[in-house]
Amino acid sequence: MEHHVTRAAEAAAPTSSPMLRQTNLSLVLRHLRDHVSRSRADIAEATGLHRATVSNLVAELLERRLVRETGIEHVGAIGRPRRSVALHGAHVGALGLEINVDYISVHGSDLSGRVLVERRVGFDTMASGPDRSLRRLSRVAREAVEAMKRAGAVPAGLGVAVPGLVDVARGVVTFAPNLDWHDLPLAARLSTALGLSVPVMVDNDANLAALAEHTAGVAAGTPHLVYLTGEVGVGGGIIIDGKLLRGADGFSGEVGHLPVDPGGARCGCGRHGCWETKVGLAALVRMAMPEQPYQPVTDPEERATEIARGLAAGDRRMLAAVAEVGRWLGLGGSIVANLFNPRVIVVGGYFATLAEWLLPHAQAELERLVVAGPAAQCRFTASNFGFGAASRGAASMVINRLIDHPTTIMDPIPRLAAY
Amino acid sequence: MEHHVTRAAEAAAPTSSPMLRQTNLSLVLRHLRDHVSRSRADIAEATGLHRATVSNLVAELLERRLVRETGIEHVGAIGRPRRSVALHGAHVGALGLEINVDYISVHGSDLSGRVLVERRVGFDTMASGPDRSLRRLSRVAREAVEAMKRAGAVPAGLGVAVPGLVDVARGVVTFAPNLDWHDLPLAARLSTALGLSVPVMVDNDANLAALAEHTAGVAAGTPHLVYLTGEVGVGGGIIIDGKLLRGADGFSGEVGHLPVDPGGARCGCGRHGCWETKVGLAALVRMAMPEQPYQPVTDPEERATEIARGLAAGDRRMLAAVAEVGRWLGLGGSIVANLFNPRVIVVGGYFATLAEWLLPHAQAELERLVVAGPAAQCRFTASNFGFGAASRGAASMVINRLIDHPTTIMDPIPRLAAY
DNA sequence: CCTCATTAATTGATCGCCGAGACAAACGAA
DNA sequence: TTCGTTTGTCTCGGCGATCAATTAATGAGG
Repeated sequence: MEHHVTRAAEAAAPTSSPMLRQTNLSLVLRHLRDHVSRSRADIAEATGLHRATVSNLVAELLERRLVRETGIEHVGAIGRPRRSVALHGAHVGALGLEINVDYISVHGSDLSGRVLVERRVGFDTMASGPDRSLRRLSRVAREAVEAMKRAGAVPAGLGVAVPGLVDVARGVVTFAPNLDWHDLPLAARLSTALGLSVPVMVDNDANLAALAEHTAGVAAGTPHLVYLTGEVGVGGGIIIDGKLLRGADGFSGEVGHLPVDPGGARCGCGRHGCWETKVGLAALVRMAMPEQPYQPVTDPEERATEIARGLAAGDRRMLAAVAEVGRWLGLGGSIVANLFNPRVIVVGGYFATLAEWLLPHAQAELERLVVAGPAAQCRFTASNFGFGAASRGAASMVINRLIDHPTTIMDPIPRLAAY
Repeated sequence: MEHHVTRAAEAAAPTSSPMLRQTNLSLVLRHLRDHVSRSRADIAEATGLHRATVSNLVAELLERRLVRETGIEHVGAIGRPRRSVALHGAHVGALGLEINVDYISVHGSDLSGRVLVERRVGFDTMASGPDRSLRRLSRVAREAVEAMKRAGAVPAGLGVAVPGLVDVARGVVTFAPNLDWHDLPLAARLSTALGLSVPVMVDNDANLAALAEHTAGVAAGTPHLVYLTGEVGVGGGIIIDGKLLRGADGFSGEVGHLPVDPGGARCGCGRHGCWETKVGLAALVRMAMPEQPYQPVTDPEERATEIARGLAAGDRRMLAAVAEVGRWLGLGGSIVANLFNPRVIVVGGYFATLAEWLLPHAQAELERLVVAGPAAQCRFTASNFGFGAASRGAASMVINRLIDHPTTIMDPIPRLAAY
């Protein structure tokens, strides 16, 4: 069994004619992803390629069944009516998994974004240990693959989101404290367990959630954004110029333990005044409902909705607690905004659940602390993917790979004779 | 007079054959910049291009006089000896300027990095106002251009470093508090004043200092680095994947006013506990020599060397002050390291002057606070460009543009018949 | 001293891709 | 029905990279 562990992206600067071809195929695919359905002439104008070239490229994409003609547009305009094309690829799928502290989440879609599988199962990862967790994850993945095949789509890749430090190039989870995983070669083991001959890619959950928001979420198309996970811990995913920021060792976006209050309370990590101790779910629960201390096993989503009910009912102590957390959220957000200058900061997890009450305070504090002032337009926005953003982003990662390397992945060309 | 104000980088996705050609020319040039002198065969192997292709590309670069043959290497090895080529371009120059609070700095070099002009003149920018400052800047630039021409190099572009927020795409200084400049169209006005038909590029001083370190400094070749200016204020320049991070509005890297101590002293910006109030030169002077309060007009370099003398002599109060500043430097550095995960943090300005005493404390604090621990290898390093890093980076920016667009800039091909 | 093996660089042939312009197709307007 | 307009296809030429063969320049060995 050959392992298809994806190596580093290695920018693939087009040096030869075939590479140029691939770049242009990608260019057309990307345009179709971002604009749903356009005619060849539209694509030509938008990309700067010649009409003949676009026709040629689209023809190849049609043959590869990555694109389909959606019909003839009778808009009543003068001239020959345009024949629109759109992403097709109903036969190719992308599977995204997320394994987290207390659940495993799956998201499967085809190339055009149609959702084929969506599922979330409870699972106590830490208590199960790496081996049992891997078996469970494999089973969930296998079931999802079967379901996708039944829907007519064969997965072209598998993405996995993990809450921890990931060596993306080798597909190894270096350290995931909340899962108690150390140096686990997740990509290789999952690839073996599934027996699939498709690439397996692993990345940090916040990174992938950011990717999901960038691809299809509230910040779709925004080239500069930061995503913040809001659970017991707080993680960050950063997108710069439309690409994920990974840093020298793949450890970028570690916002949870930013020292925001050196004289503050002791954090679980041993340091003092970490941002998590101010804006983590445990901190909010401690302030908002001190009589009910936070239990690690509790589902964060459940706890968040409980607090939301209290807030809606006008509980003064809860409102004060949320205002306090909101201010700290804004302070941390200002750090991020001053360093990265993103257009939006998308907040997920419990931040999204309580956005209505949290974000006004956070936004005000952010604007007070951003150096560039109103010139740097940065706003907090709540994700509406809820707790499923990471698995969605894992699927997006697969689709991106497909779009960036349409030939390498879809070779050999499906023979039309078979139909 | 046509204004050559450089627009946004616009990634130049190579879509056509000429673009492919340009990409490969750049590829060869970049390799020669990074490896001084290699044979065609070496270049072919390193770039993955075919030997014949490299020969062809090198031939064109020779004709354009961007490259020269350095001679035949008789290394005693078997086989035909290699004929090395290296960057030449002695006839093309790059001019970098920096205008700061109390000086104007110039750095002129040719394509191969040979320094042709290096100069620093005192100038009180704030007191002079924008118009007189521009006239002074133009005169310095004009003199430098003349000096370069005498040395046989015609500037192919002009880069300007400014301590403030810069709209890079339009070449406008949005806001430079320390110069009291607002919305000044620096590129256009300088272009007019000089009457040169070459591009004028403007960027933030910390950005360009970072670029200088990345191109030729202590962090040469490191694709992920952060530069910190150490003066009265503290600025940051960030390089990700070998490229400058500019953010959505060009306001990234604003580290000076990171809120590191919400309960701390009031900063000049009106907020409390900004990083500058902990590690700015004024803060150090206040702690190290309280009987001699910091004067804004004093040359920072002079003050720094004064303190260095005291430290070398073992002044206990100064040592304690530097230790305190070093710890805060490490704390702020950990924020940067946790978010960007750079390989090195290069410190300039007075941080570099006092590196010997500052950095050990900073490094220890950094390592204590970085989440990824030893897995994320990030170390503080002192710049050895001193206070001239930004102008050097401005020149690098011009050279980078030349290397990235060898045809567009050097057209038409210099006729050999003219010699 | 001459030949051979070895590595470097060039030359000519070939293939692949994009771009230009002619051409066919499919409409609305008059 | 004819004309103008827009869309898409087709063919050809140009350009650029690869490939194979050739020339160039050396050291090793008999």
